[in-house]
Amino acid sequence: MVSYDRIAKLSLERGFYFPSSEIYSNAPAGFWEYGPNGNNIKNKFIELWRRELVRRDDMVEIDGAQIMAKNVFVASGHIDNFSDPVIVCGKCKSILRADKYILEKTGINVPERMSNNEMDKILNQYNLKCPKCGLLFQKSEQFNMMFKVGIGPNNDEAYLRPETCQSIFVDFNRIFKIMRGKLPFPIAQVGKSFRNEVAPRQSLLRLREFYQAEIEIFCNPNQLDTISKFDEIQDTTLTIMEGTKVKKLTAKEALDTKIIPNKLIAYYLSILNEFYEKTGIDMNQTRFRKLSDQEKAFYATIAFDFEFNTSVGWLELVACNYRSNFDLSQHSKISKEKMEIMDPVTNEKVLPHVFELSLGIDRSIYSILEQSFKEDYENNRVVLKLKPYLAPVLAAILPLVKKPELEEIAKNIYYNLKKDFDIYYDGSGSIGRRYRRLEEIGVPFAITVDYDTPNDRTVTIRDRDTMEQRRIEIKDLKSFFEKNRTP
RNA sequence: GCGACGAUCGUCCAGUUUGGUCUAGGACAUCAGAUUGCCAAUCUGGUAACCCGGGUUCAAAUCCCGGUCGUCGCACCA
Repeated sequence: MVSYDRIAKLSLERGFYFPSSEIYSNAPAGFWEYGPNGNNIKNKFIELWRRELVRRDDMVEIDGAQIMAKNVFVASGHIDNFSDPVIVCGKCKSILRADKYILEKTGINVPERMSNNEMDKILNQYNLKCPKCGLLFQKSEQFNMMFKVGIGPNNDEAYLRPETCQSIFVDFNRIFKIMRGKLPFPIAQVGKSFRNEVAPRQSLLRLREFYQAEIEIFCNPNQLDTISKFDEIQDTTLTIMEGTKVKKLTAKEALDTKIIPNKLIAYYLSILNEFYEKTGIDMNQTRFRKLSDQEKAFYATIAFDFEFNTSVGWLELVACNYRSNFDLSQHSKISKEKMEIMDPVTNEKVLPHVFELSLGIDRSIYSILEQSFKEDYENNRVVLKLKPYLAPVLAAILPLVKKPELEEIAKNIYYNLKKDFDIYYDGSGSIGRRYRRLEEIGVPFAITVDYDTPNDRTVTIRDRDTMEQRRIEIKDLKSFFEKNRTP
């Protein structure tokens, strides 16, 4: 049984993740901590992302503030569009979507920008009542999914960012200049975002505070088919879903059949695909789902969701949106800053368009855990088959039994290597028990010091997945670890 | 946010129906020691919990009220 519940339990027991503030009974839902093992996996996941996307594509990476000025979100549209008009019953506290309820009861189609005052007039005019307890509705309110924060003694209005990318858009001009940018120019960022979800659920899958790894590729809209890097990935196989049809095809075929509209998007979807392949998730259980016009965010002209088939259904891991020049033109308008740049390649002045890969780290971590989890009934064990470069611990150094002559050698090996690798020492319990413990958190290698070691300076290396052992000289351990932690 | 159901050591479970015998018991895990020449072995000892706040009562894990969280359904979901 590989299921959401099984992963949740393992995570609690082994410290991958657990509820935040859990010793207090009034802890709010939707906030989770990564424990020591989970944190290590997360860091290694991010490092793999850097390797396969940021460094591969010569991206630059920034780290922006989590609290941003109100006007950032006026420009981005979040103040207006990230909130819903609601009516709250004063008696039974029922919350209803104001616009939907008015439409249902009166047939009046409430436009998105209708003010609360106007909605209140309709409420009174038609004597709309709470469907549960019959109390008359008085006022509509806005429920905004952003967390508002008060800055300084005057409580000046600001917000926790609901997506990390806004800092990238706002900072674009300066970064492009100081990094002597050329289009296409990708800027990456890892960080936290905050959304005041109405009903957060399912631990890492729907959080109020969550990690994103976002990449915003600034590009010249007239040069979307001139990327030479496309050649690197033209044979990469992608699974693309359009409507209800699912097709497997190469990047080149996707481009030729116009499922993917241009080389730039094809290139970035492909390197994203290759990145996820390295995380170890089963690519046969993934797809790029092309969103219909109804499903797309208002700023997106083309959108693909990269999804993974988990035990709780298809899960969106990455939103890939072509945002046109929406963000830069909005920030330019509200801030009065000029955002056009000279494209040094074509020598034309452009307001860059943006294609983004907005990756959910927490959901990816969950997907990797679920994929890695294997119950080996034959050997009566639970194994997390994580790739060595994603494992929280690369190897454990173990004395076969608790004997000073073996312990001393094992501790020496440990002290000599612990600064270079995530390894740990464990001398308690029977050797079999220690192997089982290691398997459950995904440690790929166990190094055992046995009675041959004092004589020939060799140790055994046990492979987590096959349980097979071979001997290696102590002096070769360092290069063995180096080789095996590299993707 | 609504509705239903639930919450006891790290985990799983017993105890709640019918208040007292519960300074809360067991198993697994964990820690210390013994033992151990390679896959959750054995022995001894230890650590460790009644979700929170009120109430009823001589007495509350147990009954009542409120809250929080969790699961599921509805709604919501850039």
